[in-house]
Amino acid sequence: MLCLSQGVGYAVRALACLKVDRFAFVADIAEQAHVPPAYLAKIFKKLSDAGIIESRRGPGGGNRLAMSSEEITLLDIAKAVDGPDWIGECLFGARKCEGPDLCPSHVFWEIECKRITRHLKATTLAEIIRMKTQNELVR
Amino acid sequence: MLCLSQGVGYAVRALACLKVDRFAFVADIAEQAHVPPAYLAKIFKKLSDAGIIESRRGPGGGNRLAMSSEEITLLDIAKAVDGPDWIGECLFGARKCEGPDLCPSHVFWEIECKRITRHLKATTLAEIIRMKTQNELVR
DNA sequence: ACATAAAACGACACATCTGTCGATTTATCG
DNA sequence: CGATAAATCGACAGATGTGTCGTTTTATGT
Repeated sequence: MLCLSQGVGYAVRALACLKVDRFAFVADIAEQAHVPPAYLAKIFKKLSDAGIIESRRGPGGGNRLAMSSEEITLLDIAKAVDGPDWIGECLFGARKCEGPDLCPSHVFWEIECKRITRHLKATTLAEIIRMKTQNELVR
Repeated sequence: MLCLSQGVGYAVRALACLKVDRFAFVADIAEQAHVPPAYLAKIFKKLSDAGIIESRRGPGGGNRLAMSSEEITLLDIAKAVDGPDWIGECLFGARKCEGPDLCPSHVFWEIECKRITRHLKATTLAEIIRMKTQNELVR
């Protein structure tokens, strides 16, 4: 299907519940973000490997943002969770699009990819958190 | 991954080898379009169900376009092969995007979906065939 | 009626994504 | 050192997309 993986959405929601200055448990974040706990643990491992969060084991451990939410973009999160091939080179699912020969939408998709990438790069976790708290205040 | 299924790409390539006035075998088209034959048979079934091609069994049978290539759009093909949910309602893989509450890219993705849909609707199979024959002439 | 030719069908295999579970490792604290 | 607490790891299970194979159905021509 034409979209990012479910895991990226989970990651964004979960990261929006994390802080820089406090370690939180996977289980607690999972509950707040409405994400399956055991699955979130796997996603947090990827985010940890990517340097987006810091995970610490043992008592007093947990997970926290490894940097300010202003510095974390949706693009960083998408890459960390879905890997380097998070966006298809070809709109039609081909691993390797052979230009105008095979793909009728090569130029179109190239421009689209840039647009989508630009959007994901321009949107930071901080903005997501602001939108979230704003929505909570309205209620 | 952020793209249509491989099957849609297969379908476009295969359809570009079909004619309105002549029945062709799955095996032959598969070879011309470089698509796994048994898999193409499944895709042709979907295209047949969608009324894009006409499949006839028995000797003298085969597959042909059910209408002019001018009338078949990439959108028709995508819908036929990937089903009604070919494009994700939410960029982040959620089945049901709950607006600004959860999804930070709701408005952005809504506009993108329209743009992509418009492109797929505007591009006909006839254009794909023209591009193909043009490329063959260059060689 | 019969042989033949084509798609249609069902079962299976493999990869990836999603999701769960129990055991293991690592760190802290008493 | 030992108990405890947290992430980490590995195995497994289900769904879907991709792909193969053998059999069945359907239509044609002799």
